[in-house]
Order: sequence, then C-alpha cells, then structure tokens
Amino acid sequence: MHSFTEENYLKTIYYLAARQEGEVTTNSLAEMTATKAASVSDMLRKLAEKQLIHYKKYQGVRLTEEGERLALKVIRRHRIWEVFLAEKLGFGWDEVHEMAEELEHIRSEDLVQKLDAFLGYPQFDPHGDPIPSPAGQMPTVEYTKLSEVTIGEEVQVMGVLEHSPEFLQHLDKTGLNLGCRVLVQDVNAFDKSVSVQINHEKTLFVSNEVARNLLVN
Amino acid sequence: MHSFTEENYLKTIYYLAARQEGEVTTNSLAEMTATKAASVSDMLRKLAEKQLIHYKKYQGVRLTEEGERLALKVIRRHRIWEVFLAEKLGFGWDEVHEMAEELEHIRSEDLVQKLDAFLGYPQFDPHGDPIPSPAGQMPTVEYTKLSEVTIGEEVQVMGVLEHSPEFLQHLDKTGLNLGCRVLVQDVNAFDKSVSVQINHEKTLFVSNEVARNLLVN
DNA sequence: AAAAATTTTTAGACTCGTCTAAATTTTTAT
DNA sequence: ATAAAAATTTAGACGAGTCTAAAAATTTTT
Ligand SMILES: [Mn+2]
Ligand SMILES: [Mn+2]
Ligand SMILES: [Mn+2]
Ligand SMILES: [Mn+2]
Repeated sequence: MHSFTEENYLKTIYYLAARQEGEVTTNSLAEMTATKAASVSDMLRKLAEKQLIHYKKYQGVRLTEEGERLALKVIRRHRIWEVFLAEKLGFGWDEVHEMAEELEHIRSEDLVQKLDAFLGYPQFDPHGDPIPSPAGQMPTVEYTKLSEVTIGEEVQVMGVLEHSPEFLQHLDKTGLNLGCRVLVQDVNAFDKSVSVQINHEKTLFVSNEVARNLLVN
Repeated sequence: MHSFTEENYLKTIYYLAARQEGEVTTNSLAEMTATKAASVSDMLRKLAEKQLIHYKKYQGVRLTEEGERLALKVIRRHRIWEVFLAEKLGFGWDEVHEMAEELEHIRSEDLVQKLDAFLGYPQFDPHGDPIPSPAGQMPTVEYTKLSEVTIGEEVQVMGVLEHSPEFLQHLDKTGLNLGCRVLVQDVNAFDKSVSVQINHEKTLFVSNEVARNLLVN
C-alpha cells in the first residue's frame, strides 16, 4: 500500500497541476508540503519508481494515470469527511479542513462508501468544491470569480478559492456564506473593490482581494 | 505530542495490566503489538523517559497516572468511533474494530467531543465495553461469564471477552447478540458445554469455549 | 555567448520504529 | 547451590522521511 506521505505528495501534485500550466516544480511542492526541495527530490524519485508520476530530472513532474487515480481517491475522502464534519457534527467550514487532512488517510473502501451513503451522496464539500466520483472522475464546474462579474448582475456564492480559516471566518463575519445571492452594484475603478447587495438586504463593500477568491455563478 | 506508536503501546499496556495481576512483561507486549521483544525494550525506555510508565529493567512495566490518562483517552476515542461505525454507518460489530484502530489516533479534542454528542453520549461500545468518561475514568462493570451462570438462571448478553471477527460472526450466526436473553437449561458435566434457550424461543448448545467469552447479566 | 542567479539534485547525517544476533539478568529445574 | 532455560536488554543495522551543505543543471541577465 501507499504511505500517508506518498498520498499527500500525490494530492499536492494534483492541486498544483490543476492551478498551473505544464509541469509541477520541485520548489512549489516543497513550499506546499512545508518541506525542503531536497526532500521533495528524494520523494519524486521514489514516486517515479512506483510509476505514480512522470519525472525527468530538472524537468518537473506530472501524475501518471495511476497517480491521478490515487490523488483523486484521497481528495474524494477528504471532501466527504469535510461534509460529515460540517453537516453532521456542526463544525464550521473554517474548521473542517485540518481534521479532514488526517481523516483522508483512513484506508477503507467500505468506510468512505458507507459514509458517502450516510451523507446522501453529496456533490460538493463545505467549500463548494466538487467531490470526485467513486470511479475517480473530478466533476467539472464552471464558476466565475466575483471580481469578474459585471455591474448589475446577480449571482450566487458557489465556492472559495482561498481556504484559510482567516478568510472563511471573514466571510462568516460579513455574511457571505455559500449559496447567498449577491447583486453587484458598483465596481471602484481605482482599487477594484466591489459594492454588493446580499440577499436583497444589506449592502457591503468587498475588497478586490476578497472578490478574487469568491467563486460565483 | 505523542506518536501513533506511543499511543498504541500505552493502550496495550493498559489492556494487559487490566487482565493480569502485577506488572506487564516485555514479552506479552511484544506478542500483543506483533513486534519483537527488542523493539519493545527500546520503546519502554523512551516511554519511561517521558514519564508515561514506571519501568525498572527486567522488572516489567506499569502506567503512570499521566500514561493511564492518555491510554484511556485513546480507548475512549476507539470505542466512540466504533459506536459511530456500527450505529450510523451500519457496520457489523465484527467489522468496526479494525477501522477504529486507525480512527482512534485522529487528534482533536473537539472532534471526539462533537462525535460523542452526535451519538447521544453512548455508555457502551458495540461489544458491550464501557466508554471512559471525557475526564478519563473507566466505568466499572460487573459482568459474569456465561460459563459461570448456574442452571435455571436467566441472564442477558452484555458483552464479549473475545473480539475476533470469527468469534463475533459465530455469535451472529447463532443469534447470540448483545442484549438477548439467555436461560441456562443445562450444563454438560463432561465438556462444560451449556444448553441455553434464547429469548424464550429456540434452544441451542454453546461450547464452554464460547460460554467463557460471553459476558452476561 | 558568458556570467550570474536560480532551481534542482546529490551527499551525508539524523530521528523513529523496527529487526537480528549477542550479551545479560532472572527464573526454573536438578 | 549450580546449571540450564527463559526473559530481557544491548549492539548494530536498516528503511522511511526529513534536514543542511555542496554540486550540478537550467534559466536569466548582461
Ligand atoms: Mn480541505
Ligand atoms: Mn474543502
Ligand atoms: Mn475495538
Ligand atoms: Mn470494542
């Protein structure tokens, strides 16, 4: 079987590949996994030996089919556990990620299958991220950043790009929860901050920094 | 913090101490943890340094107060997760232990607290074992082995001493579930096997081997 | 096209938890 | 009370995963 650590590397490679063009670099992996480049190099050699990644020295890295299958399995487990923690145990969306980081490594096909059923086969996690299918397919979603919505449009908050507890708590505080309706009233030409009306009620200002990390549709 | 491995040693020492008199031996720990005596010796030295056990070379081992507190925390988590797996996800009592062996190491006070609440503060796990309190107290239970019940008495199945899937599946097959009523009709003088009536319905024969591992009252 | 800067890999070391083989201590048997 | 047997500890090694420092390759700058 595969170690905890290997699973984390595969997952991280998947995420970095999804957000960039081309191969994933050693340095970006080191930063993301909070290790040093030397450690990453070592691990890449091992993962390549196990045929989980395509790897040519100095040329960056890409998941093989098998590697991607495994990465998606881990991501599926992570997101299903996040749903459980939020829906059933009442944790906030700012709290679930850390625990899911551990729970995602519990290895039992049966467990994740039964948990999925218990939760009613959810399609999205508490952050609006889609849950990969049992077969290992990542659903495609077409969201826009709030920062790119034109004045006058009304959209719905569907997810976040930034997952830090600080950001999520900030959203909680301002009432920008998943599913809430947002009418874009104005965009400041100078700092690109956005003036929005939420759920046809209160109006508030959203910085461009925040707007760029809010996914809507 | 403490590693998975350390938690497992502490838990194992607790169990062995509960079932024997006096100090726990290196060899019994080696057998229980499926390692070699040499590895156990090494780990005992480390645990003693951390003040989690009382340890004198060649003289066996005993948990300190802090060590017992930690052991009971792990056992509490294990049993609460077993309840979740059985009650909420529908796993059989023969399946839950293995998964709980992994889940018990997820470290979050909050998680086990919320899970406990979600389950309605259960007192016993699916095998009838009592769940230690959040403060780290192991409830005392006074059960008798079915093999020691006198003819004519009616008792209730409250737990098991043997936790192997094979044994539990055997009980499932014969209908000897937790909570069922058992009337002892006869005890065979030769092999100590027991003739019992279950729930005032069917009669069946229980070997002494099985009767010794069934807790009743 | 060289030189400088950056990125990546290699070399060598460390911790954790494990092992086998050998040494030591304790227990049991004679 | 010795000798033999059993239990336990120590010595030395290993794999996984990490680190720092140094070497090598690649990219950027001049
Ligand atoms: Mn997450
Ligand atoms: Mn998420
Ligand atoms: Mn168990
Ligand atoms: Mn149990």
